[in-house]
Amino acid sequence: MPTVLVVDDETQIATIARDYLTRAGFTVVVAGDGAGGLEKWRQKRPDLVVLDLGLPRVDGFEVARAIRRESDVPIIMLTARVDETDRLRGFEVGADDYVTKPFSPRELVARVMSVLRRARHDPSRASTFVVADLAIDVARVRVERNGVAVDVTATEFQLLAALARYPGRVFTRAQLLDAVRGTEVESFERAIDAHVKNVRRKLESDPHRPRYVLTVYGIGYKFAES
Amino acid sequence: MPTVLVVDDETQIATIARDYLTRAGFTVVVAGDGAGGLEKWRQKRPDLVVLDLGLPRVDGFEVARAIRRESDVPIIMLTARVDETDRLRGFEVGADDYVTKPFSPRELVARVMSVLRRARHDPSRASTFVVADLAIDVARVRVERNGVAVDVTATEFQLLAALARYPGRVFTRAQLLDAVRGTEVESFERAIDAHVKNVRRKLESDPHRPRYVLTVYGIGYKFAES
DNA sequence: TTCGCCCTTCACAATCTCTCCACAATCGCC
DNA sequence: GGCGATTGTGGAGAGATTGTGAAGGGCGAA
Repeated sequence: MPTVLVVDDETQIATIARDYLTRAGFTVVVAGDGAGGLEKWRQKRPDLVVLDLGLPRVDGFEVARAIRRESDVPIIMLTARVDETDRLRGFEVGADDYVTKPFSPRELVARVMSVLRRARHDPSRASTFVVADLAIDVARVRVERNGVAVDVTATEFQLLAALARYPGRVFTRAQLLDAVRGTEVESFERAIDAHVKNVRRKLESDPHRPRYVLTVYGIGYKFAES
Repeated sequence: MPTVLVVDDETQIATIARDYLTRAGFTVVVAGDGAGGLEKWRQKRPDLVVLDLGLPRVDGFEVARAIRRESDVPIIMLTARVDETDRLRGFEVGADDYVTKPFSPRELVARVMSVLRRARHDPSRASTFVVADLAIDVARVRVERNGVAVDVTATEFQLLAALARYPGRVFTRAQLLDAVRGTEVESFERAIDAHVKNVRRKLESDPHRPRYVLTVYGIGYKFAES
């Protein structure tokens, strides 16, 4: 079940969108302004973003551009205007689809599903997300630090990607084993420690003072926040 | 059956075009303005675009330029004027053919077929793509290395084409089986290894140090980047 | 039918990783 | 500061993954 982030300052519209999307089986996160949207985006890493153009202070274009700097996540724009230039600007920024207000909730749900389907089947879509000074490209199974490729194994990559996808969130070793090996295989939890060791050795300038993968004593590991 | 996108704000003309093209065996998508045209273009990735020059707000030239930034798809311009400058501007933008209104529907169909035929046989067109020193012709199922044809089987070709279309992207054996066999047939994933072996034997100067099809240990294969 | 090509599968060797161990270092709590 | 619990770490063997030659069988052409 994919997660959708809805960014709209009109509570009524946001609520309707949330209700319908939730009923359609999505996990929905709502933000009321641009800054909050960006924050939620970083926290939750949703699979799709519904973005109102007419946000107060930081407008939708700004938010879209900021998101595009870090990810190629599908974006659907909401606009009250029927202005053509808005639509074109939106596509320039990299929006995937448009819905003009007022819209029927069903239409929104339909667009969301359609865009998600398209995105899933489009291998030309970029698949990189950026955290700290790392660029993590899931499709290429590649990590770059400040533009320099770092050579990691498949397991190390999956571990790093799982952590870096949600900076600040703490994962237990069991969760990380799941992410790395799939839920079926069970093995020694401290195997994760060994992988963390290797990731640090390859990634950190000073492995004894890690900047990316941090230890949470008594629980597990997390990726450093912003 | 190729897909044709018709962009025209005059519903009557668009409808006639759709009817005739559909009857000629094409799948037809219609848009009523420039922004909608771009949107549909991104959604459907048609094989050809019929574009009215005199669109309201965002004119045909703009749309053509936007499309050309992303693709080499054949474009046929519709124009009410017989003005030479328009035709010249159109060709500058990269239009493939011109039809002046009023036109007979049969003429439009004829032009569409002609342009498609030309495009199919034009090796500079998207049917062939070049990666590293390989030229891969999807329409003819042919591979050339430095201009010299390399004899590969259909399966080997599909495998190579699937990988080479997105250099650097890592594919699992399951994905490659899909690309080669279609999603239904399931078989031993290591059959892919055998095909990789054969592709390397035929393509690589030194099969033990492959330059094109590279192994990604623990995941699958990728085509070498840049 | 026979022939030839191609795809699949098998088996074994070569290679690369992951896991696990043992001990050292560190942390948190009293 | 002391002590038990938790984590860091180097290294080695087990285990998984891939390379590869060869055999079997399906399918279309002659």
